[in-house]
Amino acid sequence: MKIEALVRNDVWRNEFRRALGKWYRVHGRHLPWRSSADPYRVWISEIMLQQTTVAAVIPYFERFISQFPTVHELANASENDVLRLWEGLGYYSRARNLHKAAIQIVDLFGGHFPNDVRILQTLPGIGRYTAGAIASFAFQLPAAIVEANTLRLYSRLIGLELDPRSTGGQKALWEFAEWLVLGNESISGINAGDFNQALMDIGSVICRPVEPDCPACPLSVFCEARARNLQQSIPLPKKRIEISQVTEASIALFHKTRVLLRKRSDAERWAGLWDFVRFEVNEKDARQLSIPSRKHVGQQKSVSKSPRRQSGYLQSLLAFETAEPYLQTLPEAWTHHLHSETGVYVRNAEAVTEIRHSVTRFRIRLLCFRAQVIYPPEPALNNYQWFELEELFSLPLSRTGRQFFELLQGSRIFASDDADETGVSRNP
DNA sequence: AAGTCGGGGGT
DNA sequence: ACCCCAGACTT
Repeated sequence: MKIEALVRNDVWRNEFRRALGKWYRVHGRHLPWRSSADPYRVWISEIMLQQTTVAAVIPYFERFISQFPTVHELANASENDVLRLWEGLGYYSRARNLHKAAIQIVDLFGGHFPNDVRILQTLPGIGRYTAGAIASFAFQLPAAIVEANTLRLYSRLIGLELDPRSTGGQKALWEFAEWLVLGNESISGINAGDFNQALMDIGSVICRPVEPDCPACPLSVFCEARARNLQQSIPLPKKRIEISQVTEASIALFHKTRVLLRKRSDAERWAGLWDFVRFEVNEKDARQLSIPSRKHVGQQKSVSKSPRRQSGYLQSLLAFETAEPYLQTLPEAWTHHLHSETGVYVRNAEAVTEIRHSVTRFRIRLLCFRAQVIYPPEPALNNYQWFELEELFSLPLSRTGRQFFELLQGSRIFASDDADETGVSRNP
């Protein structure tokens, strides 16, 4: 049935609602943020869940709520502390917008959440989906939602052959979603919030991207894709993006016991997070250096998957502490960059490790070094700042920054090297 | 309409 | 390798 015909078919809609409500009462998922309709908790969970899997969010949600139980604690927190709790979850602008929105909710709305989708969308980080989610989950208003799960489910239900991410596809999906949720309560037996949750659960558990479990689906008789056996080809896949290889260097500069960090600006990746000196390098310079690779250290292949690749970590630490030839002369281009960027000259550069990681469309080889500052001792160029190493426990770092820091913690070679001009002293 | 922004997990 | 994930925001 075409969507134009569908949105006028009240009989279809009522039967659909009954089937969905019946299924949800038995099969609905139990998730931490579903135990309460507190708009604050709904909001936190929805922001965390943007482009992030349920399993990844759960521990972050628990920690965040216990640290900031209400919007007031969040509004009064520092951005650093908010980002520190967000560290590892990614898309850090979410955390910064969350903090800004908390301040607005306190200042503009007296700490009370607006219960209107239009007003909700004026808050930073809240778009059409999140506004609908808060309105329906927290206030039981008949607001529509379209996100990853429902996008797939609705696309199949209406047999959408347009790209569901295109303007036209989005229009059709939102129109269908609005029609579906409007005035449903007395028929499905569940409120608008549970109604939307039920749709997401079906999308997540049954109407999966590949191999949807149509035989188990309470909505299969309502499904246009199923009727035409198109459930594998609807929705149209996203067009894949091209990956670029990049090589970067990250250098922990020490003066006595302190290390030099910079808070990354709004205009770059990891905005608001702190990082060591870091810059892109060319492949030719990188090839001349000998760097302990965490992947190739040691003989055993056994890398325990959980909880945090212990063997690989310990092995690289061991190799680092016992390695001799890792004292390096940095390429001239690097020392030049270091000086113009921070104002310092360095000595005793040592390769610490190589980290490989992916960020958005980049595949990055990160070469991590440590060096000592010889002149001048305390620069203050370009937003750089000196910290005791221990202070990094409470500063928000990127994932790779945290990994690097943990290696520096474990090695502590510079600890007693303050006035030693002859070279690196290694503690036995 | 297209690009940008993370990081983890699953296959 | 590749795909996916309770999207929002900028250009």
